[in-house]
Amino acid sequence: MAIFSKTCEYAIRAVFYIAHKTANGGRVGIKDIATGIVSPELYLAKILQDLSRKGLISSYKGPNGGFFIEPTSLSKPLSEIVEAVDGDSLFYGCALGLKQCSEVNPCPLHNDFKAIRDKIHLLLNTTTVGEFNNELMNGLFSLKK
Amino acid sequence: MAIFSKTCEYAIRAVFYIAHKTANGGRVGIKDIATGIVSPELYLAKILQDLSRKGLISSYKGPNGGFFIEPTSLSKPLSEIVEAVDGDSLFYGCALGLKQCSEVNPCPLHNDFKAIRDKIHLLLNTTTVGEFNNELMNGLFSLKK
DNA sequence: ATAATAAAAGACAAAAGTATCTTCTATTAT
DNA sequence: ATAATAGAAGATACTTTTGTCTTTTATTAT
Repeated sequence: MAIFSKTCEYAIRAVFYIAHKTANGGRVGIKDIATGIVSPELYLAKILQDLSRKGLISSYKGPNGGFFIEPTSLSKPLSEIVEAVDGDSLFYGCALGLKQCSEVNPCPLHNDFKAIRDKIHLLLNTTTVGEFNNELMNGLFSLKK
Repeated sequence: MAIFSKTCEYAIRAVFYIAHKTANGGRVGIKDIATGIVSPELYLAKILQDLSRKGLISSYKGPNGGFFIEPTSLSKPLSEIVEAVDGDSLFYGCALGLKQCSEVNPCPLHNDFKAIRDKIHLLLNTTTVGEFNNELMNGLFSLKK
């Protein structure tokens, strides 16, 4: 099992792609994004529509339309993308899937995994959508399979 | 998304259950285990058969048969259970699902997630199958939903 | 207005994960 | 030997995730 669902992997990669492509204005079409991150175009379209509906990215219809990210949205934390797609069980759920697991009724792994979850949460809370734009433009980071 | 698959959650909980029930000898039947951890009996049976085939737990047929864990196996790390069921992508895979992601061709999250993965790996490597037996026998930890 | 471009939406399909059912085989107390 | 108990195994079914197809709607350059 991976940390994120495939849907979430596509979502994060697409958001990074859109961010660095439209940081200086303009829009980027779905075909461009799908090629840029190597993902199934029509499936990705659904994911981006969902993120757009939730206000995490923006879109513009018509000729020269496409997706983009508002400059102010570049500072949003990645945790919002993850939570929108995969929910918050990665941040708050019990590792052993126990609904009743808590401080007063812990599973054996409760304390150790709480520490891990907190680290993941902190990392995604402090990583922003636009923070890798320079490296992505310079080709220092990869978004392709 | 949870950290482990449902199959893996059942596996870990069952192994903990078997461990503390058979630490002083004896065997525990599938019905007992399924009730004890609240899981679908027939599905759990398949999971335990698989773990048994892989030598992570032991079983004994016939009347008074059932599953048990060799005393020497109580010190095995939990990572072996996880790896047997969910594979090793939690320990080594790229957070964004990129096959080519590596030190020389990193995804934007590569370094930060490597640290997280290492923490998870270390935790599961240093947590043993039998390490919660006392607390489980005293009811200090829960394995039920 | 029209044509071109692009997103939105709903239906559908394939694959993987989760769960169940039935039958068979092995073991052992009696 | 037989009955009881328990694991092994194969087939089947349900659910969720992942992916595709087709049609519709919105926008704007011309």
